[in-house]
Amino acid sequence: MQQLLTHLSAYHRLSTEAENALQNCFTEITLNKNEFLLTQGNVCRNLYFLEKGALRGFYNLDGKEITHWFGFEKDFVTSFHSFITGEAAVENIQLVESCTLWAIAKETLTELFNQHHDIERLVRIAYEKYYIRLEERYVNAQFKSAKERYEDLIMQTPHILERVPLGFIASYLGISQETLSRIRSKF
Amino acid sequence: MQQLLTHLSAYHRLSTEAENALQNCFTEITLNKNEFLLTQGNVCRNLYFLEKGALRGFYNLDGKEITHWFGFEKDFVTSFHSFITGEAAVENIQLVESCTLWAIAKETLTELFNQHHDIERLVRIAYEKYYIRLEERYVNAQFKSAKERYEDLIMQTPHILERVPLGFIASYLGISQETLSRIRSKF
DNA sequence: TTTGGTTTTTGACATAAGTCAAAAAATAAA
DNA sequence: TTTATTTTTTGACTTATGTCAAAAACCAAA
Repeated sequence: MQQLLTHLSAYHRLSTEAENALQNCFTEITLNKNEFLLTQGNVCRNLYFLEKGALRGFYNLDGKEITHWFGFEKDFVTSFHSFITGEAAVENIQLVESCTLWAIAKETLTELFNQHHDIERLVRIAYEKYYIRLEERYVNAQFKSAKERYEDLIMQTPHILERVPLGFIASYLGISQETLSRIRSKF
Repeated sequence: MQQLLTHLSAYHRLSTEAENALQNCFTEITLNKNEFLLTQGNVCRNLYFLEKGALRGFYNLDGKEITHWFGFEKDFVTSFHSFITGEAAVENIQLVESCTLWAIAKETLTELFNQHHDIERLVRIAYEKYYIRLEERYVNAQFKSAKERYEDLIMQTPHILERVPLGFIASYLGISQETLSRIRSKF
């Protein structure tokens, strides 16, 4: 819990009242490797803070699993589209390692927004951060070669290689596992 | 101005006081085709609402212009990375058609957030919408073929073809102009 | 250890998309 | 109109990446 509060304060410093209110609204969850936090077709009603562990978001296309994001320590995770719109998720969230998470329901968060302007501010600022992070990922995906995307990845998150199977990483980079293997052999 | 207020109310219904405060904070700007709203190396200190016209964001890479987004009527436009972080922009924003815009400075917006919780809520909700829109673009960029990306584009924004040169569209789709031409000939 | 299963790499070939150059078509200017 | 300029298309060839199949390496028990 303390890690969560510390991390939140990096986005925006909360009042003591807001911080206390927040504490009571998060529920601790622990799940084991390979378990699912969300499966496609269900509405994702929670936002999660990932305290420890690793997980991935993936969807099924032509019988293949497309991993399109990873979550690690200190990340907020959810199926954003489903969480925001209330529609059924097209993606699955599966644990790559056993995880400790803190969950908050969407209605609870909405209630907190109504009571504490500064919590809504914190989330607004968090969205800004996540937006520009995604924007960068988008530009990389669209305009860089497979090799460059791999190099960027290991620069930014070198630990990923020890924690995630290469097949997931290849999918995340938008390339086949064989191509990733060939890139690595020349690296 | 009325169009702006109407559009904003689609995100979140504001109180009369908040709406009045907002009105005084936007400045109208008109610019002609090919003029620049922002050039690389400068900090983008404004958020713009595009009332009429079309524009593009592009950056230079290996002597080529990479168009990575377009703005049309009712879009909020800025160099998000620069606007949010306060760092110099790596991108340029250039008009593809003559435009009518409404501008608000970042400090003014921050001041509005402090005075009106519901304006910050509106922006938080706008970020959510823009986030999931970008997420979809990301998945398309990474995991769909050039042909599929083109088909998706003309489904979603068919008017784009009459308003934007094909060279810009090819760049936006992450393909060469020749490849786009060939896709179109078989369409 | 040995066994069985999963993950990763390698090889041969297929396909999508890029590049460069030139032609054709569309637009703007005189 | 005619001419000049820009935009779009076409052709020939190259390169990056994908696919399928098999081999090799790695891991997790028994």
